[in-house]
Amino acid sequence: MKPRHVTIKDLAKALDLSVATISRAFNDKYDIKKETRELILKKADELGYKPNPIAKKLIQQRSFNIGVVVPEFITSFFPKVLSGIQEVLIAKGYQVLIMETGESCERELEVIKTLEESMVDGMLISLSKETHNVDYINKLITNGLPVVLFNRVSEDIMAPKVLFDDYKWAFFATERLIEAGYKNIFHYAAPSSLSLSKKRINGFVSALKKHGLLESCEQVIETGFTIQDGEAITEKLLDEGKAFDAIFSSNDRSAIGAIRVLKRRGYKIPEEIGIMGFSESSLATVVEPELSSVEQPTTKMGRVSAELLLRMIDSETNEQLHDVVLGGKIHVRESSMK
Amino acid sequence: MKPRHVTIKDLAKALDLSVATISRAFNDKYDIKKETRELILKKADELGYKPNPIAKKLIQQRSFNIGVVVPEFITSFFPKVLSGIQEVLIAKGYQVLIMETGESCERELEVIKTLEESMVDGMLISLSKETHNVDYINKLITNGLPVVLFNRVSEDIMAPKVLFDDYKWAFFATERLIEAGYKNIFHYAAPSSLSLSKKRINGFVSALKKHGLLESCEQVIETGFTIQDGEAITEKLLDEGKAFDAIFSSNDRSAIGAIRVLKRRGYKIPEEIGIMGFSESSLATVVEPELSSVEQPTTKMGRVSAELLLRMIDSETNEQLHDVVLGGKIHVRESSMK
DNA sequence: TTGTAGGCGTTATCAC
DNA sequence: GTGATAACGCCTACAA
Repeated sequence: MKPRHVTIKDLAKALDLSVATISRAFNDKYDIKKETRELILKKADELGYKPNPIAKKLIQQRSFNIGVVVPEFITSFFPKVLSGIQEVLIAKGYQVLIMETGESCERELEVIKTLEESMVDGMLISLSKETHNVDYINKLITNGLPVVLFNRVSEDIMAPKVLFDDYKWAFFATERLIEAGYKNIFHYAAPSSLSLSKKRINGFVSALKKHGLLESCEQVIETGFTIQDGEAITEKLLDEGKAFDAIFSSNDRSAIGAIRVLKRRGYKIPEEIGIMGFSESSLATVVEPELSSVEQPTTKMGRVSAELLLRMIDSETNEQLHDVVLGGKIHVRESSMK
Repeated sequence: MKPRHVTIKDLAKALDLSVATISRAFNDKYDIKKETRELILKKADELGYKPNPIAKKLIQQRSFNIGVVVPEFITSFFPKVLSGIQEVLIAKGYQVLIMETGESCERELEVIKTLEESMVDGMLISLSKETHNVDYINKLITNGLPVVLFNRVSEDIMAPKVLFDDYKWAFFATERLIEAGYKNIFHYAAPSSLSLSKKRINGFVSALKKHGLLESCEQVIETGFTIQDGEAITEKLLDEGKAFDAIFSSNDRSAIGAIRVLKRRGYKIPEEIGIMGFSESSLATVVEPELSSVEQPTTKMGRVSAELLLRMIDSETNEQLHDVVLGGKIHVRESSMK
């Protein structure tokens, strides 16, 4: 049941004009008499003619497809970034092919190959947390495919990156806890395969050092992204009798896991233990006490990444574009107000 | 900086074969000697040749693009449905073009036109809450475009629909509250422009009637989707001195808004007032008390919708496909355990 | 200002 | 089994 589309020929026949003239009417860079143009446009509307984008792509040797690779869209982070990406790309006449890797590196390779076969004009990639081998992406880039990395990046990929200033905002967030009077702060770090993890750890450690509060390397603990991860690690720490009076988590969900366990065990938040999250999910204002968190500029990150990619696609030269580092905002809420 | 792609001609020249033979090697429905086939595939791999999907689409008169229209992807509901949609469509070699309407009917019309111009082979649509005029969609369907509606549907569109059994599960959810001992239950309904709103209202009302608990039509109150909407309406009810001992909300967020206001005003949940949400967002297990909610089969809804659409696309006949109604699951949590 | 014709990279229908 | 060749719908020199 395929709808039959009206073609340029149908229109030419209907108006007794050549296809060339019709084409010109739709691409106003050529000379064409105003009246014929209007006549054509009117008739086109009447017959429901629209230039076939596929034929156009074939002749222009461009797919006008942009591939976007994200780890997941279950948390609201990536969907928000996607909104920003779509906003600028669709406005410029591109189609956006969104692919989800489910945090798996095999799936990531698969979807990248699918996008490659779709002849995308460029890719926007946020790596999965498992990813360690980036050879294939580098090969594509070497072959001339414009690629921009965002959020989940790798230093091993030779592409411009759009990121949040994780170091700085982890530093700030930690300082907020220190200013509030917490002295023995632990950090729940993201999986170490992510470069943002290291940066947040560094920001955390620097802040502690600045205030002379770094006690041991045990204060940084790697954990996952889920509430369960946060619960598990918190229970482990408590069972081991670790002493801390604040947690700065790399992620709102694991922070919430911590809150749950602490409350269950009778600790008072924020009086005895302060909590600071990261990412500003919608959960932050729903938990009790409300969770302090670092807000990342999600939609903006999407917009900026898309704009950067468009610049790469349009530029004839091979000018190396610079990374873009975005700032955020800290929401101080009850969970860290000692 | 466009990468130049290897074409079928390059390969033909390199192997001193005709393009026809190359083409055959890649579409094994034709007769071709095994050895030449293997030779071609080997050389293709060597030169990095991949059939150009755009040319293929042009000649096959199919875009292999499917358009998906959703109101938003900020809450996790639609992203989860999208996962299901992508899963089946990508496996079948389709590209998925995802468009967001932001709950605006003008934007909805725009994105549908964009998809139409992209010559999608079919569309999966979930209407925005503002939508009232569906003429354009009906026109497309009349012209032969396969369309499947999901979740946010309209009876005025002549297309198969995939939905949740809102009536039944609203009925069940209300009965759970009644069974728990609540007697004066109010319903926060979704905007009346959505057909799911009416169905949930009917389910609610039927359950009350069955148990002889319907007092007045004031028990159904239309409200929005946000926490703020829930807060506002709850404050209004309390200020007006309305007496109720339970709220069944059409939406987790407005239920959470209700919880907040009630707690702020000193009501005990679930002892004095019981709350039941709808949609099973990730927020449900984070609020306190944890929110009872009706879980909808999100990913499955996506898969089923996509499969239905594929069947429409493949069917030569005009057989009218039937709507699919999916069941869910009620999570009874603290908020409704009197 | 408009028409003619070649070509974009495929597939498919003929011959051979 | 394989090779020409005409489509598919459009753009764009070049000619008129």
